[in-house]
Amino acid sequence: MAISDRKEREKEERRRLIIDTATKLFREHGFEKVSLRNIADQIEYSPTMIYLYFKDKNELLHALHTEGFRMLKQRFDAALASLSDPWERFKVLGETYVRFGLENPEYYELMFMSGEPMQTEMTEDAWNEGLLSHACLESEVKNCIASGYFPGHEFRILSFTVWCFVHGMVSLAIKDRLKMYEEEERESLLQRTMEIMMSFLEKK
Amino acid sequence: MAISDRKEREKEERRRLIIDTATKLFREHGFEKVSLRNIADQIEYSPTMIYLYFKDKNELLHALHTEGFRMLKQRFDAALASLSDPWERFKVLGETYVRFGLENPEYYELMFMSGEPMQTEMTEDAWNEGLLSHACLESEVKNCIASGYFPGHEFRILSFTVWCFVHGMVSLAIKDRLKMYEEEERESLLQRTMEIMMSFLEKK
DNA sequence: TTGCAAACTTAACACTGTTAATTATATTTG
DNA sequence: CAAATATAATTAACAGTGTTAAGTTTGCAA
Repeated sequence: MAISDRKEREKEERRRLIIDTATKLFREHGFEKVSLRNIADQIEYSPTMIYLYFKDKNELLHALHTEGFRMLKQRFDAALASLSDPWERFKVLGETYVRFGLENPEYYELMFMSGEPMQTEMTEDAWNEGLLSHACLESEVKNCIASGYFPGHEFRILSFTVWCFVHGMVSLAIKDRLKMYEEEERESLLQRTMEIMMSFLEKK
Repeated sequence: MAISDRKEREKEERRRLIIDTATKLFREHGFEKVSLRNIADQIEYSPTMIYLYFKDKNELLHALHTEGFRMLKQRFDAALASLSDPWERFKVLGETYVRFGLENPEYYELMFMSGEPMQTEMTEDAWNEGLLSHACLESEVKNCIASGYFPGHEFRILSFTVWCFVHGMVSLAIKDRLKMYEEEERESLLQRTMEIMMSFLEKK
């Protein structure tokens, strides 16, 4: 049945069109511009057409959410590809995470701060992309421990500790909570804070 | 002019009525239930009446925001009142912050994660309540340094470092990002992570 | 060619924040 | 006291949101 195959393919294509358009609006005009009607306008379909491809808006947002985690994982892989020293890899992983967050605030918000895409059915592989990035962190921490770093600490708790730290830094920054620091000072604040944190961790 | 005084007073009373009702809906049914029409229904006024007391919804949210910081500061003062040891005070401050966030997720979100109340005119004393809590943290860190803790570190950067950490922990928790950890395990994870962080800081 | 099923649209509902025009209520003035 | 005026609150409306149900068009199969 080549004919139903084609239909399947076309359906998948339109699904991608929706996601890509949403992504585009997302990147260009920020979170709030991603309304079903905006997307529909852009692709010249009726708003309700989207419901034939996504159960509701959350499910669409969840697709963007997944997209974001794919991007993050890609950055991780690219950054770590040429590095072998565990501590070096650990440090670069953290820096990559922070840079991704600061450079893609909309994605970061959707991935780690928004409540909406989380209340979709989180069964099956829906949450897998996220787990992959998390596993990435735990793996690097494990490597560090295997090389003598963080003596006497569990990799799971330690991973979570550094996640809390970098997430806190990124989310405060992108949500404009650094107004008590001078504007020009902020970048160096983030930089130096990162170094401080690393120095605390490095002490054995 | 006692008559215009009374008017002033009544106006202030109605302003408070709006804030209190918003707070109530906020606490009872969460963030999303705070719509101008919901508030208006509750106090049996028309929705547009609110605009006579607040420029727009952001300004109202900002009032709740301020309310939240007042609550937090109060908790800080209550928790620290009987403590004198700098390190003890520092630890309790952190624990109080985390507990406040976990117990008042709606307030915490508004105060530290939401973008809306921040885009009001942040001149004058509008942002003061927030600064007060921040100053509280910096003051305790300063005290620790004065007592020999954190040798060789600036209080500003160190304060920010621990803020990042606790904020990251709270915000990940209340935004349901701990699904990769077993449900029963989560509370002890937060507890132990807090301890780990403190132990890292304590090492001189 | 008719029947059917999939794809899509139109219309509507119940919300949201917000503005302009209008009415009712007080207070001040002639 | 009566008329003019300022204040307070309301109604109606606009433009936007997500979502559902009903209707329409389209293309494939019997």
